[in-house]
Amino acid sequence: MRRRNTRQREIIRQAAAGRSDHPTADQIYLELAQKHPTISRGTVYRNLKLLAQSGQLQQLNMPGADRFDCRTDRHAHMMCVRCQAVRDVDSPYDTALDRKASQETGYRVAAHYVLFEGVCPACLAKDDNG
Amino acid sequence: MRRRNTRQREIIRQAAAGRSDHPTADQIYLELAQKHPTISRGTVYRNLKLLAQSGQLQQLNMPGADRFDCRTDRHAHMMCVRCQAVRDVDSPYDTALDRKASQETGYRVAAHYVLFEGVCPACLAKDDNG
DNA sequence: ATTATTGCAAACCCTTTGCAACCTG
DNA sequence: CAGGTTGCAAAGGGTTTGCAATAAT
Repeated sequence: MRRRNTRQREIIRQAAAGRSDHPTADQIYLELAQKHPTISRGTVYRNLKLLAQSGQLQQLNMPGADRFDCRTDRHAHMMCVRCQAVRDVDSPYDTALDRKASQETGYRVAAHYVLFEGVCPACLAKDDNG
Repeated sequence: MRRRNTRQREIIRQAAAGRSDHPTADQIYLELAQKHPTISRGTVYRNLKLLAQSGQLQQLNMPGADRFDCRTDRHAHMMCVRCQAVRDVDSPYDTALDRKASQETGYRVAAHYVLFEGVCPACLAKDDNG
């Protein structure tokens, strides 16, 4: 099936590429719905998934909802357990871990994902004020 | 709110404690439903969450559905992308990672989670036969 | 023309929740 | 016998999907 370059797909690609705050599919939909009132949720979900499958985005499984990351290199993430903000963490990807896990388990390991959980500076600040 | 020891809670606790295959809440429900036809999904979901909150189980966010782990120490996990089987991986928990991530981001880091993805031996074997 | 893609709404899966009846301490 | 807990069913949030209409090649 050769893919077509639809207006919607391009709009969605740009919206995702333009955000480094790891939005959910719904957040991207809501952003787009303002300028493009006829775009549908289904189209946004479908295209984000396609873009992730074709390697133009990274889809991250996270508590609550999947996030989309304009960075496609392997890196860790940090989620705030209070406000759900997600940011990148630049701890280097350790391929040795994959090899060790493969030896230990017999699985053919494709990759591993590291998710930190904590409280972001903004939410920490609210503690002081509240 | 002081907790009560109900028959259902004890049954659910035992079922979860007796499985090291990281079942979902629904899988535990289905197992229990055979011997205890009147137990309800809501009760199973409620109690698994309570048991996790009280530290008797670990609740793991994974693609598809949350898993429950009778081991409560920090350790990594491996999921088969074909059959969704989950097993433990004994790569040691690296607290230095948390410290580094905290320094880099300013978050107060609580923990991190490592999930490996790959193909399990059983599914690899199917490749040979198919 | 051909057929991938859209918009819409319904359906799906996992999980939570409101409530009356029911237990536990 | 107070109030935490259950079973039930409905609702919730995130996501997928069937289908007729539409638009890209």
